[in-house]
Amino acid sequence: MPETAHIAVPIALDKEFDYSVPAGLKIKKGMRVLVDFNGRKRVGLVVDLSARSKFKNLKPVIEALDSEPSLSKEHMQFALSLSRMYPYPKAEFLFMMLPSYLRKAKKISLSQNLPQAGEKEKTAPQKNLFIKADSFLERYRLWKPVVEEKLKTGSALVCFPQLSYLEAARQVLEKDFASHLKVIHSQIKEKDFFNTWRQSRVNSLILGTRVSIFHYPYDLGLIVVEEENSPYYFQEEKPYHNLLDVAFLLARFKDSALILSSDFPSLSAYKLIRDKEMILRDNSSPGKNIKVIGASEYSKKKVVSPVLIELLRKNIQAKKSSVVLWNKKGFGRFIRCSACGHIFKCSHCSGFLRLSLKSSEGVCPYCQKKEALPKICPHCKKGYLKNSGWGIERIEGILRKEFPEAKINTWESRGPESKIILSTSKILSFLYGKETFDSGYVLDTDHFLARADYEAAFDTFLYLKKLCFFFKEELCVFTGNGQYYLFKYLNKDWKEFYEAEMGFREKLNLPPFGIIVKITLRAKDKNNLLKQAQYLYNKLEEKKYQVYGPLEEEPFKLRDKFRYSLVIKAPRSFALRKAIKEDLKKLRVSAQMAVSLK
DNA sequence: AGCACGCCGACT
DNA sequence: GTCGGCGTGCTC
Repeated sequence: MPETAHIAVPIALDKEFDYSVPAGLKIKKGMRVLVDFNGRKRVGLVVDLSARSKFKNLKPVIEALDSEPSLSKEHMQFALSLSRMYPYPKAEFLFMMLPSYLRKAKKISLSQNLPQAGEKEKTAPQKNLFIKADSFLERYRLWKPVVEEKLKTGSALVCFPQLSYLEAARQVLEKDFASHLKVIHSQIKEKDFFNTWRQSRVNSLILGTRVSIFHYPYDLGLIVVEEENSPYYFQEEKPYHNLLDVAFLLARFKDSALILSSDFPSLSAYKLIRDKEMILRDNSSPGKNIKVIGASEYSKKKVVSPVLIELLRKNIQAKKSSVVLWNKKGFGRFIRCSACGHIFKCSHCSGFLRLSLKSSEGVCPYCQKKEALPKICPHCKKGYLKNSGWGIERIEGILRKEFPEAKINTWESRGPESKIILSTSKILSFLYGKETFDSGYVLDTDHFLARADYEAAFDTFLYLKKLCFFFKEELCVFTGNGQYYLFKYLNKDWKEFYEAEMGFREKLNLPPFGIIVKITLRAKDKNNLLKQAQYLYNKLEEKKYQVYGPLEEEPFKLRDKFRYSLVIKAPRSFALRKAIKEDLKKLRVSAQMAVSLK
């Protein structure tokens, strides 16, 4: 007769706590219980039961919150594996698998019982598949038969990177799978989420965002990750994780088929394809050529260049539609004194204030705080304040003046009659294939490339290639760096760029070859923070890690706290990952373990 | 992660 | 004097 329950509580502690089980209280593994933890009532999860405990004076379990287990033994093993992969405790992952409704001390009665987790039949491990095709509709056509097949005996889960994308896809899938379809994402209200969760434990087709992977059905037979290359699959909050890591792990746990699907693979996925660990089914088209307009043809200083004006004029005359792409919202980007050139900064962050056209106040892009602005510059006491910098609305204004007769719209206000449409990269969150335009003009390619990290070139490649699908005639990109290696590969077979990128990543031991661990330190006192960052740098170097930094984070100051980061570069090894985790724990820092697959 | 305890500096 | 900052340690 078990008298001790080993209980996980949702705190950042890699530990379970023992509680005594009062006589008569029915408790099973996987049940939620109410316990007194450190003087407060908390929901805990029974991870194990035994006759005795190493500890004396155990507190008793207050009550059982479930009549049957909420989580299975498999969930426990899954959470354990996740906690080994990431520097976060098992308990945190376990609680992620519970709908938030069950993370609270809600008693669940017998009538609300879940369908029990039957042992899933063991099947042969399946080869993972990568489906490469231009549009969602085309890819869906390719993976739909697999979903149909799997629903005969079990469930399928399809993940989407963003809600807008999920909603668009749902409209398509509803026609084919109405009776099986369930939608899971974090915007759903707690009670509705719980109800959907209960109803989707078996024989369901779940469409979900990143969180849905933690709410997989018991009889899962297929995982599809749509738009596999999306950065949204990496959660930049605790517990940091990458959906692709989790999907691979889950597929192995469940012997499920795994399909990654997108227009272009991420580099991690490409490595798996190259290493023959995944099969590539390439149904993509060679794609149209992207026209590169270099510095010799337009002045770098001019955002709206004469070349662009001429191209747009030609399109208007031919009654064709053009999309002008500029990835910065609003009208201006900063506020500057007309006389001395002083730029107004947020008093809590290192960001430039932006002029709010509605309230004529300065707004910080990082903390969103508003600040009243003086009429005259307080520095030189002469100049007036000027709304400067290029946001997409300023470009819109210039084009309106240039083409008063043409119908010019923002992406939101576009219609079939629009001749010039101004858009940020949000055009990409709409399903390609439903709407196309004649020509596109990317004015800020250099801003994408200027990002000071190793992924800038690859991300820019994906951005331009994705954009390309929206245009029937041409996509033109303006750049002052026409010699940059990215442009050499833009119109060649996609694999050539991938191979070039892989070569340089391998040489420098960057992902997907090595792993990168980023540690961000924050404090109000800049000098003290720098000292601490340098101290940590030395400590890590003593432990023979390859460390870089301290580097200033962007923004350097956020909500009154300065931020420095250290980066550890290490070979892709499970043991090393664990060692880093342990060392960081000893040094009392929590880190972000970034980018990995498998 | 919270939260309590305890040691130092600054200030109604 | 004491209020409150945050370093340290503990949770069955």
